[in-house]
Amino acid sequence: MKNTKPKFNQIIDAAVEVIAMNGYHSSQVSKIAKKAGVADGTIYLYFKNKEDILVSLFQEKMGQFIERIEQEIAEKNNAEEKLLELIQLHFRQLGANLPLAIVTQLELRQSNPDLRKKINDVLKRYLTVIDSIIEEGIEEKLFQENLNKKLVRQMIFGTIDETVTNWVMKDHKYSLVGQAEEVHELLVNGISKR
Amino acid sequence: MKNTKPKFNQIIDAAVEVIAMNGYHSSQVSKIAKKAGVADGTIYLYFKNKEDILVSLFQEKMGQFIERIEQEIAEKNNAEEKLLELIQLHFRQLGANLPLAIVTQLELRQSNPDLRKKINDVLKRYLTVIDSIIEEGIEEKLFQENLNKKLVRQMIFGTIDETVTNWVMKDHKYSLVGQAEEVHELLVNGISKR
Amino acid sequence: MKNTKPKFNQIIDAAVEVIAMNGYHSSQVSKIAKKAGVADGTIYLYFKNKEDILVSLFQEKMGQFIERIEQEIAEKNNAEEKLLELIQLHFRQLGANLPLAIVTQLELRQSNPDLRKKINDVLKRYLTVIDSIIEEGIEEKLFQENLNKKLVRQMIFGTIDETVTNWVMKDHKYSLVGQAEEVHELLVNGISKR
Amino acid sequence: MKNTKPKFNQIIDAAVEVIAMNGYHSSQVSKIAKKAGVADGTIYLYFKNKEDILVSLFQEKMGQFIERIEQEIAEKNNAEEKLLELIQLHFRQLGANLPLAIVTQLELRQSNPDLRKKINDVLKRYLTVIDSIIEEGIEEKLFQENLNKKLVRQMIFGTIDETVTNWVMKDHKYSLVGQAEEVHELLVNGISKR
DNA sequence: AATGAATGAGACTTCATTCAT
DNA sequence: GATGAATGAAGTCTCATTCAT
Repeated sequence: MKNTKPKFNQIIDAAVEVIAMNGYHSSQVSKIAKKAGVADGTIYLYFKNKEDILVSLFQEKMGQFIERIEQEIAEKNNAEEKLLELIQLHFRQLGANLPLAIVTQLELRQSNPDLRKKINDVLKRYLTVIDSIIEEGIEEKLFQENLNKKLVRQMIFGTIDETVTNWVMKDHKYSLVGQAEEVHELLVNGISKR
Repeated sequence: MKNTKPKFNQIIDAAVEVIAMNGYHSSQVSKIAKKAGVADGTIYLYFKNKEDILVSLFQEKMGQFIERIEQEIAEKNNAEEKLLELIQLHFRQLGANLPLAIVTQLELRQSNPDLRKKINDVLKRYLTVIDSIIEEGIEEKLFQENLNKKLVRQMIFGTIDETVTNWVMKDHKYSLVGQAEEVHELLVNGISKR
Repeated sequence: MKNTKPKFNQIIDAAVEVIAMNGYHSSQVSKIAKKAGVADGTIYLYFKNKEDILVSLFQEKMGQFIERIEQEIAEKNNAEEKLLELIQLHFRQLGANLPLAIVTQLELRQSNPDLRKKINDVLKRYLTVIDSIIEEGIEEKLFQENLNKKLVRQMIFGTIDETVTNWVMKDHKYSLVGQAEEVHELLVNGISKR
Repeated sequence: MKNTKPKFNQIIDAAVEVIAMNGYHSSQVSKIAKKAGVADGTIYLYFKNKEDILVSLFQEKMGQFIERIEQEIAEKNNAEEKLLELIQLHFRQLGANLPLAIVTQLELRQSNPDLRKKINDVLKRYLTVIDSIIEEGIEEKLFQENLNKKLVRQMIFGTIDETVTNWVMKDHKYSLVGQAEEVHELLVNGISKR
C-alpha cells in the first residue's frame, strides 16, 4: 500500500522538509522537486499545481493525524478522558515531528485565501471530533449542559493551537506533551478558585 | 493633532482597506497608493519599503488598540472584571472594524518571518497585559495560586484569537462582543460541572 | 564545438550588438533577450544578473583577443617585432569589429566599480603580455636597460587605447591597423630627432 | 569675483566631493544639494539638469586647469621644455587634488554619450595645446619633421592619462609629479637603445 | 530667490508552469 | 511516465525634475 504512488508521497515528504527548512516563501517548486529527486515537470504529473501540493500535504498528514486521534479516543470511557487523550495525541504527534509542526503552525498560514479555505475543510473533521466530545460530555453530565458548543470548541482548539504555536516559535526545547495535563485541567476547570 | 502626518495615516488606512478587500498577495504598492490618492513614489517618502507599511499599520492600529485596553482595564477593580473588560474591548474594537479584523486575523499572517517577528514584538505588549491580569488574579486569590501562567496566557489569547478568527472567516454576522461574557465565563470556570 | 552553449554565445553576441547600437544605459535586458531571440527569463539561466552578461562578454571576447595575441607573438623573434605584432593585432581585431570596439572603448567604461574591477582582472592578462615584451626587449639589449617598466607599460597601453578610442569616437573611416607601424615607431623611438 | 554666483561654485564643489566619495552612480542630485547646503530645487536655478552640473564641473575645473598650463607653458623656451612643463603641471594639479582626479579619471567616464561628447569639447582646448607644442617642436627641429601629429597627440595624451588613471586606481601613495620627467623622457626618446 | 514634498516612468529579476523530446 | 530548458507576466523601488508656497 505504501508503494502505491511512491512519487506522490516522495514529493509530499520533500515539501514538508523543504518548507520547514526554508520557509514557505523560499520553497519553490524546483526546490521541492530536487529534494524529492524528481524533475520539476514530474511534479505536475502528480499535482495540479503548487497549491495542490500543499493541500495534499495537509490532507495526507492531517488525515493520518486525525485518524489516529479518532481511533485512540474511541477506546476512552468518557468525555474528560477523551479530551485529555485528544490533547495528548495532538501534542505527541506534533511534538515528535517538528518539521510538520513548523509547516502546519507557521508556514501554511502564509498561504492565500483559497488554500486556507481548503485547509479549513480538512480541519473540519478534527473540529467535528472535538464537537462530539463536547456533546458526549454534556450527555454524561460531566460538562455543563448549557454550554455554547461552538465557543467551547473554539476555546479548546484555540488553546491547543496557541500552545503548539508557542512551542514551535519560542524554543521547542521543553516537552510539548508534558503540558497536556495542565492544559486539560485548565480547559476543564478554568482558572478561578472554587 | 490628527492632521499630523496626514499622508502617513492616509496610506496606512488605504493599506487596511486594500488588503482587506483584495488580500495580502493582491495588494500591490501601486494599488495602495491609488487608494490613498498619492503617487507610488510618495509611499517611499513615508515608509522604508512595502513591509514597513504593514509593520507600521500593525504598530499604529494595534498600538491604539492595546492602549485603549490598558486604559479601560485600569479602572476595573479586580482581575476577573479586568479580564472581562479585556475580552469585551478586544471583541468590540475588532467587531466594529471588519477590515482591520480581516487584516490582523487573516492577511497579516501570510507574511514572511521578518514581518512576523516585528508583529510579535507589538503583540508582546498585549500579552504582558494579560500576564499582569493573571498575576493580579492570583494575588487577589480569585485565581488558583499554582497556575502555569504561560499556559493560562496561551489559553486566554488562543481562545480570544480563535473566536475572532472564526467570526471573521465564517459569517461575521452575529455580534462578536455579544460572546464576550460567555468566553469569559468559560475561561474562568472551565467547561466541567462543579 | 561552436555549438556548445549556443544560447550563452547567442546572448553575448546580442549584448554586443545591442550595447554598441543603443549605448549601455539604453540596453535593457529585455532588449538583449529580444535580439538574442530568447525570452527575458532565459537570460537568467545563463547569467547570474545583467552585470554578469557584461563581465562574461568581456571575458569571452577579450579572452579570445588576448589569446590570439599571445599565440601570434610567440612566433616573433624579438621584442620589437613582438611589440609591432601586438599593436597590429590589437588594431586589426578591434578595427574589424566596430561593435566590439564601441563596447570595450566606450560603453563598458560607464559601468559601476564592481564591474570595472572584474574587467581589470581580465585586462591584467593583457598587461602581463606587454610586461613580458618589455622585459624581453631589455634582455635582448633592444630596449634601454634602466626603463621604468610600469611607466613603459602605461605608455604602450595608454597610447594604443587612446588611438583606438579616437578611431571609434571620431570617424572610424580610416584604417586602424594602418596606423600600427607609426604607433610602433613612436613608442620605440620617441618623437625627438636624433 | 569669487563671490559672483557663490551658489554655483558651492554646488560644483559639492558635486566633486560627493562623486569622488560615493561614485558617479550613487551621486544623486539630492545628495549634492545636501552637501552644498541648498535645497534640491535650488540646483535647478543654477543648472539646467543633472548633466549640466557635470558639464559645468568639468568646464570650470578643467578650464582653470588648462588655463594655468597655457600660462606656464608660454614662459618656456622650446617645445621640449614646454612638453615637460605640461606633464609636470598635469600631474601636479591632479596629484594635489585627489577628489578631482577621481572624478575626471574614473567617475565621469561612466556617463552617457551626450555628456561624454560635451566633456570632449572641453578637452579639445587641452589637445590644442598639445598640438601646438608638437608643431613648435617640429619647427624648432627638435622633433622629427614627418611626425603624424594626430598620433603623437594621442600618444602624449594617452600616456599621461593612463599614468594618472593608474595612480588614482592603484594606490596614489607615490608622487605623481615625481614621474613627470621619466614620462617626458619616454615620450621624447622612446624605449629603444640608440 | 529658495524650498522640498510630491511625482511617476521605467527596469531587473523570479518562478510557476509548459511541452518537445 | 519522466525530463528540464524555456517561457513571460508581474511588482517593487529609485530618483531626476517640478511647482506651489
